[in-house]
Amino acid sequence: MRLSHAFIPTLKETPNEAQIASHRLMLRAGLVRQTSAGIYAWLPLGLRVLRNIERIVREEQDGAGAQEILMPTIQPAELWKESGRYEDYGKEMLRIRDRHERDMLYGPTNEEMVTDLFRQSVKSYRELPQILYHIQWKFRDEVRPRFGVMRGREFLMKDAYSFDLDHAGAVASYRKMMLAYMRTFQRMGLKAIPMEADTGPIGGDLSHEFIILAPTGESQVYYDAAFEEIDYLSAGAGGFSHEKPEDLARFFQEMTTHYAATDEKHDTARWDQVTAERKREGRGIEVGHIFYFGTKYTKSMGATVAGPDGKQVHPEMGSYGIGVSRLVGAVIEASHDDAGIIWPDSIAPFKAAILNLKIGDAACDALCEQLYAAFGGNALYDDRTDRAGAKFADADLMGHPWQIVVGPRGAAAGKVELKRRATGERVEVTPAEALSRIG
RNA sequence: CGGAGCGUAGCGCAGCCUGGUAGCGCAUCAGUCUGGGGGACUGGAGGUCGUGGGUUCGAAUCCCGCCGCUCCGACCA
Repeated sequence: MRLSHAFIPTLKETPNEAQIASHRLMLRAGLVRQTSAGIYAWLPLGLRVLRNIERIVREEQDGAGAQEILMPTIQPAELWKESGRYEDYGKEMLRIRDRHERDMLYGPTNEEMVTDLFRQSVKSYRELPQILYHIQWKFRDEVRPRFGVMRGREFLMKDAYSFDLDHAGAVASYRKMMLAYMRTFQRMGLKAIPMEADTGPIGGDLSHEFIILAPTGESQVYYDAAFEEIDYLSAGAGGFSHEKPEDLARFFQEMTTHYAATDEKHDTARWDQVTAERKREGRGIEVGHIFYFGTKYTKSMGATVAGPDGKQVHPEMGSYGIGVSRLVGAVIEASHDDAGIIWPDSIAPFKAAILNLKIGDAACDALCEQLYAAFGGNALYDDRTDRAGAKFADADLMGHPWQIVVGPRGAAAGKVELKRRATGERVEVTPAEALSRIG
C-alpha cells in the first residue's frame, strides 16, 4: 500500500475523548474512528490487524478440532425465552422489533442459537464430541463503554461451544480449548496467564479467564514465573498435543498448580509459598474467558442425543470466548512507547514500512519501488512528499516492526538503513540483506 | 445505575464570567525556498458556535429543555 493514497488518517494531536494509551494510539495512527459511544469503524490499518488476529485465532481453533460456522447477529427472542435469559439478560441486550412485530435481538452471545442448531441435527452420542465456533460481531449495551475498543458495545468475538456426552468428555474439550488459547496468545507475542474465575450462578469448578500483562491493565495480578517459561507451541518432548489425553492432562496440571490470581481472589497464604524469585505481579487485561456449564442449556432447551444404552441424555456443554477486537487494544497496551505502537510481527498490519526520504531522487525512487515490489503488497510504502521527520514520526506511530529507510546518501551507494521498531536498533545494509532479515 | 465534566473549523484550544466584528496553533489548498526526526515564508479555503425554545434592539456568551461525548465508582469478551 502506498501511503500517499492510503486511507490512513494519522493525527498529530490526541482527540480529547481518548484517555488511555491504546485508544489514543488507535485514533492517532488511523486504525479506527468512533461512530457512537463504544462503536467503531475499522479503517484499513486497523482492519489488517484485526484480520491478522482473527487468522491466528482461527488457525488455533481449527488446530484444536473446532469447526468454524457463522451464526447471525440478529436472533429471534423465542430462543432466549426458552433458556430463560430473555428476562435475565436485562438492559445489556439490544432488543429490536421487526415489521411483523416480532421480537428480535442483536446477539450478545450465542449459547441459545448454537444449542438450537445442535439439537436440530445431532441425535446420537456417536456424533460427539463437537466443538463449534464462530467469529462474529456482538452487541452488549454496556452502561459505560470506555477505553476505546477495549470495552466497546459492538465488538468482535470468537466464541466456541463444546458438546460432549458426559462430564469427562466436557473436561477434555475444556482442556483442548485452554491449550488452544495459550498457543493463540503466545503467537501474538503476549504473556497470558490463565486464572481461575468465578463461574457465576452456574456453579462448577471449571472457569478460567485469560489475562495478559500490560502496565495499564484494570486489575492487579499475581502469578508464578512458570507461566512465562512454558512454550505452548513446542511440538517435541515437553510440548503439548491436542490429540493426546496425557498431554492435555499434564498441560492442565501445569496451568492449575502454579499460583495465579487477580487481586479479588488473591490468597496471601498461598502466595507466600511461592519463592521470591518466582513471584511476578503486574496489571492485567482480560482477553479471554472459558466456562464449563454442563447441561444448563441442553436441559432448558431440550437438546438430547441417544446414549450408548439407547436412552436420551443431555449433552454437557462449555463455552469459550476470545475478545478479538479487544485484543487489538490490549496488544497496544502491552506494547507501545512514547512514539507510538510497537506491533508484534505476527499481527502487524504490514511486515515493514519503506520510507523514501527523497521522492523524486532517481536512485531513491528506483530502490523503493524495487523493495516495495518484493513485498508483494505486504509493506507500506511512504511515498509522500513530506519531510523525513514526518515520515519517521508516522512510521513509529503506526508501529511497523521494521522500517527500511531509503535516503539519497545510501541509495547512491546501494545501501538502506534497517530499523527495528521494538529496539530502535538501526543497521546499514544492502536491500537484499534487509529483505532477508525481515523474512 | 449513582457522582462529575465537556460540546466553538478535520484535531487541540481561546473567547462566555461582564451580551454587540468568531479567533489562535496544527492539519489542509496554491506558490517559493528547503530536504535524515513532525521546516520557513507568502497567499487562500474552511465554522447553522451540539440542538430546540426563552430573555433581549441584539445571544457562542444569560435562562430552560433535549441530544451527544468523556471521566470516577458498581458490572462485563
